[in-house]
Amino acid sequence: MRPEDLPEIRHLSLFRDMSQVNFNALMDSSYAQIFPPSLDLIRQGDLADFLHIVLDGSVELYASWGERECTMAVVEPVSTFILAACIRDAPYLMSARTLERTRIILVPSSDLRAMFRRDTEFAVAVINELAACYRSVVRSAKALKLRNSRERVAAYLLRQSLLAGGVLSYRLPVEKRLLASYLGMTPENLSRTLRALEAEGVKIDGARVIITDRDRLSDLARPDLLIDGPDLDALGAGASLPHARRGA
Amino acid sequence: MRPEDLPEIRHLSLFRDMSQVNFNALMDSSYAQIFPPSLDLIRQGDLADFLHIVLDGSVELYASWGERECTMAVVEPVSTFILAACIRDAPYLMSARTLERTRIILVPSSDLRAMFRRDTEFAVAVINELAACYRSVVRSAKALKLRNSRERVAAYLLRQSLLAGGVLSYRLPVEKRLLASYLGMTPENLSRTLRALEAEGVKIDGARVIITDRDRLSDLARPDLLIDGPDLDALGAGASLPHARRGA
DNA sequence: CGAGCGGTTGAGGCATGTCAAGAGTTGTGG
DNA sequence: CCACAACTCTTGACATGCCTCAACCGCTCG
Repeated sequence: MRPEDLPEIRHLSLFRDMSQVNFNALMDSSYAQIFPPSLDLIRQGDLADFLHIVLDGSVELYASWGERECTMAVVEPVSTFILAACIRDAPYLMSARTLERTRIILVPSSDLRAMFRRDTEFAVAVINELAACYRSVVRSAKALKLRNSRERVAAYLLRQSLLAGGVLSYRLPVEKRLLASYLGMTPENLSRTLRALEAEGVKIDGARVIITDRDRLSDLARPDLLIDGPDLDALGAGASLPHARRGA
Repeated sequence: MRPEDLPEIRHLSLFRDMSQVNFNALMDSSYAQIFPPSLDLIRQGDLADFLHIVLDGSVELYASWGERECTMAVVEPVSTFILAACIRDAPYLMSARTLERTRIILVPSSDLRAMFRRDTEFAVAVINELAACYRSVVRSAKALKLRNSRERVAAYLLRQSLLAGGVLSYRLPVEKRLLASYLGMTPENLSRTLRALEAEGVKIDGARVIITDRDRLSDLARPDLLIDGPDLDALGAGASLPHARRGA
């Protein structure tokens, strides 16, 4: 592992408050690795051996059932994923693959489990991280059950605009095909919905999003703090805010 | 609080391993209360003041957005809910209402947060509980995105049969209207789907479920350990297994 | 250059939601 | 105790949201 990576990891909320000695010990048993794009890192059902920390690149978490498959989240630097499976020493519920060339730190899950028994601050950090992750999935489940696809798309577009600092124009952080899966719809349906939304205050040009009437779009999306934020945990959230917490 | 309740709470995985002194301290600051049916206990958006423990009765967790509303989970004795919100000292993401006359223990969330800094075993228990809750919601999100409503209903019916000990006949633990909302469909659609499933190995008579051809039903539902269990956290799971962990 | 892939668009079909009506059940108050 | 209201559940008719299949464009990359 490169020494210059350590400070970045250390700044993660998960590791920020633990003692330096314990942090070093944890990092000593860990190692970094670089993966090419589209590589499967984790297959759902496998046992959780390592906590993963994304340093560079991005990782898609997806789930499959029979032939069907859907994107659950995208993890961007610098953040961790599959913490929960590591803690419970249980099989992964989701698979993971790189979306691009990606550098990842692997922390053995047994060391992780031993560590939060030794370091209270770390245990508290894990508790906070897990609680945040839990709330994130609940939000996502609420969005799926309470909003139709049009409203989900509109809310996503608005949210991305806010995350980018309230700008009226930005580029989609992921491919539309993946976004469609994340939002629980087919690529065709997303394409059509984006087209239809041009009458509702937003213009789409390739990956470029231009919000032409924020109020109008808001009327449709009816953004809600208890679904859309303010926590930073949805797809693409980490792009603009370094050190944002992400799914696990 | 009745003294005879304490052992039952003490046996919850959340409190099982903490020191007796600390358990007593936590219980001293808590109190029990009895609520009539259909009473709103928690409104989403409110600040999380208390961890709730259901001793008797049952509680529905639901979410709303504008006029729309959906059931997220049902909590049955003896288990806790809204742990995550307490820990993050954040607004509830879900509302809660009693389904019947229900006895509940209220643990002040500030005491809770103080306690896991003092008691490592309790911290570890909280970590495990949260990780389990997280995984439970992920399963539920997977079911929603990967299965259609027919498959969800079939999987639910099979799962309930297993939870009841593999019996071929049992009664639905909740009203169909609520079940429909939990499964992400309308009551009308659930009614029709149950009817249609009679050609697929299950007979429905009121609240009574009779599985006539388990294999056939399994072929349709294709139950999956990474969606349907083996953790006990879905709707109605607690009914047959005392001390099962439930949503938070 | 040609294959492969992402994205778009159209046509058509199925799944699911909406609205409405009626049967059965439960709970309540006179 | 009965009558009524309210509610669940069911069923039918209908509307529509979303998916499927297919074709096509443009781009990228071997």
